Amino acid sequence: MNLVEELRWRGMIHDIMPGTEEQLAKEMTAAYIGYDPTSDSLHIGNLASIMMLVHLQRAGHKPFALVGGATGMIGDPSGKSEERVLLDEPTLRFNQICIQKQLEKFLNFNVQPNAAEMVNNYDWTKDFSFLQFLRDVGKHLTVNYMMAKDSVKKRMESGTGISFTEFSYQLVQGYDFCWLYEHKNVKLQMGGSDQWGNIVTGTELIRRKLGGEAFALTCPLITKSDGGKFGKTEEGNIWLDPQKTSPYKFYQFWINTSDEDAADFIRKFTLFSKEEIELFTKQHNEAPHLRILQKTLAKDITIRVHSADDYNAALEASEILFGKGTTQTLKNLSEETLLAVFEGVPQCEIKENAISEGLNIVDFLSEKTQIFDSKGEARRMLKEGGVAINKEKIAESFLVTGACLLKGKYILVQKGKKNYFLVKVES
RNA sequence: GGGGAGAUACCAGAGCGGUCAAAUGGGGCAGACUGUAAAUCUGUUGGCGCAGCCUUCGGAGGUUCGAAUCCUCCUCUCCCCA
Repeated sequence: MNLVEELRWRGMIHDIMPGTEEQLAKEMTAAYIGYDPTSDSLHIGNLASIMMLVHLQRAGHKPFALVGGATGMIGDPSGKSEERVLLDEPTLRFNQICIQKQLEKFLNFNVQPNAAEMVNNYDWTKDFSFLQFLRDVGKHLTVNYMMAKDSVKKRMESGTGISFTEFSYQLVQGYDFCWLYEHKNVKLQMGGSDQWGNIVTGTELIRRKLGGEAFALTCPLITKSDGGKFGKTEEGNIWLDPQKTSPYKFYQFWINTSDEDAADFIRKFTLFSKEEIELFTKQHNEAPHLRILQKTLAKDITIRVHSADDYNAALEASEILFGKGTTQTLKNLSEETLLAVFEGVPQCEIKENAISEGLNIVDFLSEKTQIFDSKGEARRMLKEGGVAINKEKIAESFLVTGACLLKGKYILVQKGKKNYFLVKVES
């Protein structure tokens, strides 16, 4: 199966420039995707495009991961309704290093002849003078052309307008493609569908400036069946950085996807073959309560993004928290397991003397541990039966005492069905 | 430059002198049902010492026993004419 066919059945093609498939069939083709260092970690929204590079390499082509040290300094107007605040340079450089490290995990940099390469557009942009840029790059495209781009048009129509800086973004990105075409023989740029306009500016620039032919391929924006934004939870993005999103939370995110989404995500985010996925889907439909799709999906991604150990820990924690575990099994856990299992669970601390005489549950949940923002909220949820201590539902009259402690110093608080907190009691 | 409309809780959007902590819808959260799913139903959605009190309706003043509601000024947004 060739790359385009592969991506197509996975639902990962949104737009493809005519001739792209022929180019890929003709020879080993180098392609790139860019990542701007707008944050110190990639999030799962970036995962789809990373997978495109992975598929590319598996199909025998050569992937380039570009870190946007330069473009990140400008700000991409695509999909943004308002001008963005510029990040300062130390932050950008720091983010750039973090993102680079994360990208390295997914690609093979040693296989010949199509080893992956990492490039940074800052390298070929930093010494490019403004005047030179205007003469060498700006001259090839009309402002009319640039203004016709959706990303620009939208901002021109909105009240907020667009700065010259962000307006120029497509030129900088377009030039990247041009540079890579010229120096690295990169003939294809891929990315999310929101990047189509920028990518086409690149192919256009290559055509006019170098007389060359280059191609574009984008994948659709990942969506959820219920219309919600993919990859966001109440607490924010799901990050690839385990410091920002613990492997446990990461695993939980995938486990919680709906049936409909799981069938879609497993195609896009794992490397299972068509036959395997069809089998999983069949098994899932026969016994939906086993949630084979979610489990397979969560396992595969967690292992690939984090590690097998992280997966096992997340799985164990999940089984204790969501399985048939009772207060008794909790009490029987060794302190070591307890801590290991709850590593990814939010934790807070409380002084032992606060509970020695019995502490009102409302104060415990709000003032002392901040598990709830206010006492009113804590009371409300207690009334609704949404709070459990050590897996036992409790009422508003409950008193927190030494008898609640696991291993003499831990209390497991459950807010609603899925949110756990580990409270450490310090003497 | 002239004329008009508006700014209300997370969002949308009622309220137009007391009965307004503010209708309704969406979203969020929780409960039931389940499969840690979806759909559905129910409850809840400013704070607190919670049958009471405190702080909220763009900002600052004022009228009034009493204002989200009336007046003045300010800030911002939108629309129409030039």
